[in-house]
Amino acid sequence: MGRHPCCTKQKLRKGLWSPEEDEKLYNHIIRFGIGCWSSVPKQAGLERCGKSCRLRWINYLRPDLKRGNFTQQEEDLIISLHEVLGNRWSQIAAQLPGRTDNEIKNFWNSSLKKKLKQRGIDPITHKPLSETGAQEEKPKPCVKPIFNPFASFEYQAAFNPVETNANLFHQFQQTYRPLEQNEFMMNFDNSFTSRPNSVYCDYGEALDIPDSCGIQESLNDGSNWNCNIAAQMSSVLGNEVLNWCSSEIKLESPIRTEFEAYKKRLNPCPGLQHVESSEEFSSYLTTSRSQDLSDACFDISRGELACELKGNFLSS
DNA sequence: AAAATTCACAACCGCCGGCCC
DNA sequence: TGGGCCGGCGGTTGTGAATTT
Repeated sequence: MGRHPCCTKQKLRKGLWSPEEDEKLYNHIIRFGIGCWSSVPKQAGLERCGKSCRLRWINYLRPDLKRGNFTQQEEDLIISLHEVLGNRWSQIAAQLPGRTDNEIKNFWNSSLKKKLKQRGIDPITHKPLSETGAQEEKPKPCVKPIFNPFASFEYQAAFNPVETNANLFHQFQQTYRPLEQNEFMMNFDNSFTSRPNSVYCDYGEALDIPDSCGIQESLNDGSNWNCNIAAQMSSVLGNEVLNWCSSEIKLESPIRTEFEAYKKRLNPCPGLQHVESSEEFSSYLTTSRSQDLSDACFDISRGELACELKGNFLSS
């Protein structure tokens, strides 16, 4: 097994990414999609190794990332999944759309581990510390009541995916909610119409995003690139809120069936696709730690991007 | 107010398995 | 079949912000 040539090269940049680098990488991926990561730096004009580019895209620039704090539901889900899967962060991340394995790993190491210890639970075995023989940390006095994630799982000998996915289902209910009055949907001809009433649209049924666009290939968390691309688009295009569907969101079958039924109930218009609020992407742009990816950073113009999307995603 | 410490998280490192030639 | 390349993954480190002393 040879080492990555990129790792042995000396002149490549390391450390935090600058806004300029982000811009280059972002624009490159948006324009050309993801092909061979090792060739991305050269093509995008970056002095980084392909691996670094891949990581930056997956963990930070990807438009379908959910930003902000973990919700209580996500927290519970991570703890439950960790009990079953251990440190298999990528598999855990696959159950949390919009979250990366790195993000979950960091959250676990910096926060959840501590929380569990304070509750007298061994974060490795998920058993009471008294049982495992480990030193139990004295719980600090807390002002806020502590939510016990195990309350609903204690009775289960093993992890129950149906039960856990109920949380996810709730999230999807939120995602697949009917559009609000001031929201817009995108028509097949790329025009926009506001929503007079709660009609669902579902591009996911009509559009089969081809693998050849290359973008989905690198996503290891099962989430769909097109899921929030519209949110990202709307950020670029203005304030129009586009809702897109991720028709391939991976759900365990029991919940998927329920989800499909739910979708059907809400979707009398199967040729059109649900739209997601742009809030998440907007907030991620503004809460970026190492940089502020304002819309102005990126040179994809409104018309250009619409064209890109038409070309890349509408062709099959 | 400044220094020290803690925390959160972005990024890197190195191993592994799959694929291709 | 074996070597080289690549992407995926989990562990670890580095860095800047926040908090404490």
